[in-house]
Amino acid sequence: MSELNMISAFRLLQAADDFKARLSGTFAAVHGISVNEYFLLLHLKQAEKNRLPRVELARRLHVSASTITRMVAPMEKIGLVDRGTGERDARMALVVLTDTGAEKLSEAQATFEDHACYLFEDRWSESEIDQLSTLLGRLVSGAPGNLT
Amino acid sequence: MSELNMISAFRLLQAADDFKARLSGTFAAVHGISVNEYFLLLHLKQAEKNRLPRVELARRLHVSASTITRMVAPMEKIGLVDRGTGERDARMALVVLTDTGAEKLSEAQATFEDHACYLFEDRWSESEIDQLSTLLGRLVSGAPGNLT
DNA sequence: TAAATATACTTGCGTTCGCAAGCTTATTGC
DNA sequence: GCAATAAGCTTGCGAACGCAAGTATATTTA
Repeated sequence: MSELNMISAFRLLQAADDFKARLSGTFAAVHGISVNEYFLLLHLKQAEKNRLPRVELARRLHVSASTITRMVAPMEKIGLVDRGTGERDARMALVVLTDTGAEKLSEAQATFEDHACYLFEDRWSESEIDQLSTLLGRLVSGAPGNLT
Repeated sequence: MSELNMISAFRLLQAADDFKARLSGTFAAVHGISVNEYFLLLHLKQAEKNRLPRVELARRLHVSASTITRMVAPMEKIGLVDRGTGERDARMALVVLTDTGAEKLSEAQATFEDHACYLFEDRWSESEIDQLSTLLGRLVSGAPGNLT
């Protein structure tokens, strides 16, 4: 039944868009970072040795390589990330999470948690959230650099 | 359990972002429109008399009013939408879906359906998709201008 | 009724993004 | 080992966006 597929996809996009819009406002106001910058820090945090090449970040955030270059520059300036060199490949300019960046991420995580709780609050039982999480998990299981 | 809430929210954002990225590429290549333009047409299609004020479109698409102005201009030029005037409020410059726009939307719907089917294909049973759809439906039920 | 406020839309300006081109370094083929 | 190709990163340029200001119309208030 393809109609059901379409409705699911609509709701997926709309639910994510609404959530992201609310999140975006709070992040900008409270932490002074964008949602994408938050995810960038998060990917670094979960990466081996807290560092990733720019191309990999571009793939994971669904943005171009040039966007990563321009997104990282100011983050480097305020000390959230640092620039590392590839050990075996001198082309790579690795993005490295700093202690300051990890701290900023930690603060943002608290905000994210607030929003995530508010998203389900009240009307949702734990088993329902678990169901949703499991189903969504199957959608992202194949994605490169899965955050969960 | 807030950890579970966060994981669900992560997966929601990631699943939607992945899907949207794939959709975006096909829409641009096949139909020459963006995902946002597709949703704009869709909202018009489901609106009474196939027309909506620009402010309402801005709210639903989570973009600014100026973005709607600049997004609609080229769509008007190629005949996808038309400009209507509010009957009781002369400030409103309503965006009206044309027959050409409805046809373009219909073509895009087919593409969307393809992607939606591919998203769940194989590994998903109908009851699982139904579960996901129901759960996501509760997330968007409060949203203004719900598409489903 | 007249002034003050609010709403819908547009435009100017600065910022951000993707694409294409260029630079540097790795890898492949002969 | 050297030329040819590929991969990672940066930069120039045009397109798209949000914010703030401006215009026009509605609504509220005195």
